[in-house]
Amino acid sequence: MELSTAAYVILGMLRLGPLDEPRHGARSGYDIQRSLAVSVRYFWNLSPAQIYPELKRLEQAGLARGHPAPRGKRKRRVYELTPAGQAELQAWLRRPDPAAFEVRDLALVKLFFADAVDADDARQLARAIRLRSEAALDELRNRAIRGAEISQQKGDRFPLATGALGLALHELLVNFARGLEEEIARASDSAQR
Amino acid sequence: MELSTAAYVILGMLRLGPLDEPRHGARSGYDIQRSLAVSVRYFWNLSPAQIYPELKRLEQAGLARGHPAPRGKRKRRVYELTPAGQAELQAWLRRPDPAAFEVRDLALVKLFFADAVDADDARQLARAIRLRSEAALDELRNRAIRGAEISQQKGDRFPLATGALGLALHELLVNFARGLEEEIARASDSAQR
DNA sequence: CCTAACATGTAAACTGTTACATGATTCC
DNA sequence: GGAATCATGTAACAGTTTACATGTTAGG
Repeated sequence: MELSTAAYVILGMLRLGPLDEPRHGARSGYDIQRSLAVSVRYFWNLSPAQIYPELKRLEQAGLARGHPAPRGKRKRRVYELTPAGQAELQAWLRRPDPAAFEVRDLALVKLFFADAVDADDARQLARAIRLRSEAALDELRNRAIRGAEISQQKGDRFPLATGALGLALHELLVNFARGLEEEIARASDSAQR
Repeated sequence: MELSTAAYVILGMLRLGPLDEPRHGARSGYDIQRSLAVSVRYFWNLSPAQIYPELKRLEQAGLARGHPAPRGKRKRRVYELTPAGQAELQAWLRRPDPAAFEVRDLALVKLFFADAVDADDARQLARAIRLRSEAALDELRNRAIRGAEISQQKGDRFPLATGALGLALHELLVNFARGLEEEIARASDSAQR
């Protein structure tokens, strides 16, 4: 059985259950969106247009079970893992398939080419990277880490571990950019005299 | 004038010139592929299928100039920046458009979900991340850093700076994964007694 | 009452990769 | 002679995002 990455991510989120409730269990497509937005999306993002059709496919494949669960008059459908879904998730986690660590960042591309502009403009590029990661740190602390702490209380430790990696990554970027800003300022200063 | 990201990456590479020659200047699509593979591809990758059509478009837009430059009977076309191309590159570098730092990595996704499997399997996931980054460090040192040092001799300092960031990133990943492996081993040890 | 967030989706567009095709040259 | 690399591309496919459509409910 070969599933898309989106399918495995959704299986994993179904297993974790809603972040803001103290028990594991069923969740809607929207719940999954919200949880992704403060956790896995830092390593793999899914759009709503991928989530809803995939939930249906998982249900048809017998890996998830859906129930109608309207809130008031608003229709809503919640899903939970089946034993087959749990087994499929575990098989995927244990399967050693090659995975690349890929970064996609235009700001770093610009920095790579920064010799084409003068020192002031280059410093702005480094500064933009620093400001962005400082904002990311704020957001991570307020959202990803809080959610992961709740998961940990439910016995899931790895969300917090990966959250810590996110923090460390952006701290590294802040320090890198700050160092570069200072170096550029020093170099253009000494070039001026 | 609105160009694709691929276009700007190619303009930037045209400006840098071939890595292995001591002067700036014209380069073929293949040269660009090779240089990308040891530099910008760590932040933004392009496939050959994007490079060749884009070079033609850049030529038609007057941003690059192409000349036939066959090697023996093998046909080949080299390109160089026009003044308009240089200006467009600089305008892009100075334009403060929002850029996200995006990571895509299935291994980290698996780690996030690692509570679904037992300690041994979870440790394997951390180990896979460590081994992969150790290999990446080797490759970066042997290829990206060497190329960046040549660029620096030609007066371009930022390729080396971004190369250093790549090293720091993977060193962080190695340390993170190693710490996690030890923690998992300790935890499952103490759970066993 | 109005706005923001909740909630579920679909169609079309876009981006990007894979696989393939072709042929020359260099190195073992 | 055969393999690897040089060199240039195209067509088909896969993956993803954007924009839209639709209606509900809670809060100011």
